[in-house]
Amino acid sequence: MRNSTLKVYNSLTRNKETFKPINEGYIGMYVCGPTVYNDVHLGNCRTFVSFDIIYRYLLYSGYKVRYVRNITDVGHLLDDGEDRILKGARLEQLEPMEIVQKYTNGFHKMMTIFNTKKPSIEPRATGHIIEQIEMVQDIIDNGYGYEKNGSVYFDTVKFANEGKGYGKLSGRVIEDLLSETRDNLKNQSEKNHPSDFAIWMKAAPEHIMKWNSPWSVGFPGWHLECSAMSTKYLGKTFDIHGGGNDLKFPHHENEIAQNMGACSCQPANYWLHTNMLLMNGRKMSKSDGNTISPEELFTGDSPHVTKGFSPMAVKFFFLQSHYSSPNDLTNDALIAAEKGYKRLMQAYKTLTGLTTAGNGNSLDAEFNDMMETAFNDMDDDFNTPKALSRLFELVTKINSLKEGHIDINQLSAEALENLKKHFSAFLFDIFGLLDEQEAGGGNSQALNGLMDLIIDIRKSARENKDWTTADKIRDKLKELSIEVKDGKEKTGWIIN
RNA sequence: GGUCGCGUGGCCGAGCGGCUAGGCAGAGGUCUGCAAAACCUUGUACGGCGGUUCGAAUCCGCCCGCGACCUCCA
Repeated sequence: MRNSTLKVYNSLTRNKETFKPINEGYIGMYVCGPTVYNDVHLGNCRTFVSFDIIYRYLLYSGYKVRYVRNITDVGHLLDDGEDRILKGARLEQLEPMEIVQKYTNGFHKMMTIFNTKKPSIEPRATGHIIEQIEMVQDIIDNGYGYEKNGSVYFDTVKFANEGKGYGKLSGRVIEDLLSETRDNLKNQSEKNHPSDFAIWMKAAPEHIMKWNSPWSVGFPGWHLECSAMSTKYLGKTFDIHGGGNDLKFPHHENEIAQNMGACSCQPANYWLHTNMLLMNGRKMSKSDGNTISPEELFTGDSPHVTKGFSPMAVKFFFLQSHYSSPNDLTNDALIAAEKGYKRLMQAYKTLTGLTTAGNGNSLDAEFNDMMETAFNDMDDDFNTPKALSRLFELVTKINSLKEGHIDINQLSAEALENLKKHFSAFLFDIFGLLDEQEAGGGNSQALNGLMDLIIDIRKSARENKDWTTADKIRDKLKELSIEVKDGKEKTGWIIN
């Protein structure tokens, strides 16, 4: 366990706070997962990659983490009131559960492509109808819910008037909400007040996904599933709740209200919100064409990019910005990220090949400090861009060691091992990057042997000043996307 | 209109009262058969206008621009 202080920005208090888990050494973390009615959006990928890195860093720091990320498969309605899942089913002429399965599979595949760790528990809303019905009953019993024609609504006015803090997370002021009453009186509504929200909805006869309940045959409100499932798996109050900042209101605000209404307890001590992914400075929007899917990004099949970018290049691009800042996706930025990613991975390979006679240790402190600083950056609200900048300072040092500009023998064997260990931990354990050259190479055993042979032949040619042969080998390899790099000592190669 | 947040060099993006962020691109150099890679050196900055302060990209006010959200039934 790293004995350092972790600080996180808490959306609830709008302050960076020292993180203290409820139970020392253990962390409960809930993140709102996707509604599986469509292919996963690139912006969602950024959010889940961000929380994956948070999860990984907490694990690396020595915590036992229970990471719960749900699958929303019912209740998330569209503006027109249609259930997103049912709309998907209607459009594709599939069973609702086929839609759910299809897009859950797609989501999982994408999470694997981005090399994220699986959550500890991935509960589905439809698998927790009973828990949700029980929670609705608790809310009614405590006086915060009322039934109208088979639907049940949460009484936000009563909740707010008791000073329970409705609107605290999102900055909404209940007085403002109350003042809107007059404008809304003309609307036909079962709700006592416009800011009230449904926690159970009576289903229309033709509605497919519906369950029996004390109030009607119906289905749970969208916000309820997260309250019910986080309570079930993490307890009434747990440590971290995460999600995209577009969920702050109403979803997270209502979640807090539901938990408070059901058991008078705050669901989470720390609320973490990721910011939006933009493209070319504007929000991604299907309606005006300013959007790109992960697949299009990988293949380059989009007018917004000049070429395809590998998943790890994209992930590296995400890492270069803080999770709570907006991130602007542009072709130029992706090209820059791709090159940066390759340089980082190449430096790691260089590092693994370094050895030291270890007869000095004057560099030990400097290298250890640089590595330590990177960890401190992660402790400061998971500042991946800052940590990355530290890693790149080390990249320069590593290359200087290789080139002999810095005397590696001034680094003790222990310090070098330490550097290798921690650099690797950062790249693979914490950031969850993959070496795509290795992964893509597949049968790297044979490939490496083959390349050794080819480079040896070229070396002989060069020694004989047979530049024609040497350049032919180099050019042919380049056509195969293999780049030869002549170093001082020996010749290396990478697959581009 | 309301709530929350953002505007940093050619591009992306950290920093958030005094100290070089970093990546990519650019310039000069080292190395090299040539090239690439690598290494060294280096320029360019904090939307605008005021204010607070010994000192502001960093705090405050106003303005301009941008983003998210503003709750099924609406």
